[in-house]
Amino acid sequence: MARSSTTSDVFNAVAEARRREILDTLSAGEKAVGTIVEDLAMSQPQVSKHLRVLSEVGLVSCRAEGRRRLYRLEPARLRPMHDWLARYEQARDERLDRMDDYLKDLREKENRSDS
Amino acid sequence: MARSSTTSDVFNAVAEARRREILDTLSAGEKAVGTIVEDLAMSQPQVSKHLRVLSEVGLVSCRAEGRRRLYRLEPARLRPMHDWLARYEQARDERLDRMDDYLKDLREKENRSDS
DNA sequence: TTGACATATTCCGATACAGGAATATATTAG
DNA sequence: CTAATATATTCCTGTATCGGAATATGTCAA
Repeated sequence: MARSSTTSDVFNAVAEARRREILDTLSAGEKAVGTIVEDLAMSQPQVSKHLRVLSEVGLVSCRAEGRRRLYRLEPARLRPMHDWLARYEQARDERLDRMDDYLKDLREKENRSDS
Repeated sequence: MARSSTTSDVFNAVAEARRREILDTLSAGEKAVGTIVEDLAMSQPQVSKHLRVLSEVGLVSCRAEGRRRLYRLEPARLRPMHDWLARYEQARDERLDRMDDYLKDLREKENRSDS
């Protein structure tokens, strides 16, 4: 086996820097494939392939306009990542809280020894 | 080439579900390798290998205690992911704002036609 | 020192990915 | 209908994994 399939979950889809670049450029708004190719200086097939992966996990949606295909960001699909990360944000905050308590204790001890 | 090295950035390190499980179990506090092996029912070499990857991107730190090695979560290293995600949180909020504006407009038009 | 325990590393096979090149499939224009 | 444009797909190669098994390293205990 290798890494779990890139098409199966958002974490893997976003792990690739090129795909993050595509999402970044789409955050400015809907764009055609050719526009992304120009903006990011990637080959057209690569862009199409990455868009396919992003599409399969729902991070982008697509709409046809003539012979163009306009891709749009679906930020709501980042929610699993956000939720997962949120737990660690809290862990970080708790550590900061503990640090606060520690500093407070230090100050109180100082005050007691001062008086 | 394949995907950019898993050892080089946090996004790739976290893309693997097994490694997220390890981080999850470490969020309860410092744990020895053997404890992780029991808790997650993974093989000891796999745990050690995943810990190595996590260690190389700084997501965990290690401290020796006798013949044990205690690993600890370093949640601050998730910051790059958090920062990247934050931009999309804003995009989502902006979409909600636009929705708000749209609904406000609707109400105002209704009010004008009512009077 | 010898042996038991805890962890890390190496070797292996299978898989799956990225990226390039070539090609296929629309869709519009003339 | 034919050519041109826009995008998607397929074929290929090299490489980077993951996971298992075996082994190496390190540390304590008697």
